[in-house]
Amino acid sequence: MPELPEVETTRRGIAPHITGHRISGVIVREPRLRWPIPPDLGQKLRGRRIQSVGRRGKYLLLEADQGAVIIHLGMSGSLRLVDPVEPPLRHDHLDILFENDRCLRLRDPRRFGAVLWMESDPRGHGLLARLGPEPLESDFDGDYLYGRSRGRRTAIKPFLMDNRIVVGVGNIYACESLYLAGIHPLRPAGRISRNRYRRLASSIQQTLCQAIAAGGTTLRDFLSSEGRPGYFRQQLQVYGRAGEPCPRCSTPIRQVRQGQRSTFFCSRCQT
DNA sequence: AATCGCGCCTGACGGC
DNA sequence: TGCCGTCAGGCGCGAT
Repeated sequence: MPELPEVETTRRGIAPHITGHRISGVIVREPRLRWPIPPDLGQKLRGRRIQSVGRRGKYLLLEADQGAVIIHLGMSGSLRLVDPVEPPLRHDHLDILFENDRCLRLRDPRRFGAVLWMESDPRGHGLLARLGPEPLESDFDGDYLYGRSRGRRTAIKPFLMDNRIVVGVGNIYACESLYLAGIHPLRPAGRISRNRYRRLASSIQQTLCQAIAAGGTTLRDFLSSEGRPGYFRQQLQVYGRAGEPCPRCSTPIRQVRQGQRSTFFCSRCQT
């Protein structure tokens, strides 16, 4: 499921192939994503040149001259570069065709993703405007988390997954970072010391960097733009490992429900 | 303001 | 074999 490392892997995979190239057409096979794909997307895009491929949190930004395509991969989305003659498969909802005879193809079985068009700076879009800092940028650190968490009674794990606090940390990387930092996922966010937040911020950065280096995590769906899976799954310490021994102390990994999601942790190492 | 729970959607999987 | 219930979950949104 695409979190920040998977989106970044995708960004790096597609950028060299489409940057500087002109869009020749758009094929929408299924517009019903989280929000409908804009019916006039083809008119808006035809003839425009992609100037850069950016990322804000889990949003990919295909920045053209005057405007940008905003893409979210949701739970099951992936983007691939294909030959336009390659026949589309089930769930291949959108093709963006380029004059260099490449085709950027969006596949999204669960259709939780989104494709939007923004006429001006995409970072001003309502969905992006109130996002928290990038975890790998310098304005994110333990002191920032400490400040934002004062007075908050919510548990640290949903706090970390709140994209107004920090972007890009989904269920997998929240579990892994908390394990690495030795913090119990159910602990109230407002009852964690500054020093522990410093360790947590480092753990988040370390986890995300290692996952990016491995090309992301593939559980079921995720494939890179070249069609390869991510290899970080083998490095997961707790996620998806309920009942297995903790890598550090051998206590069986526990699984609990937090909100609507599964949380994995070691009840001995995380306090 | 903070917090909680819902619903969107398909595929995999287990039980009968 | 086939059917049905459950789970996976990012995230905006409405209710409290």
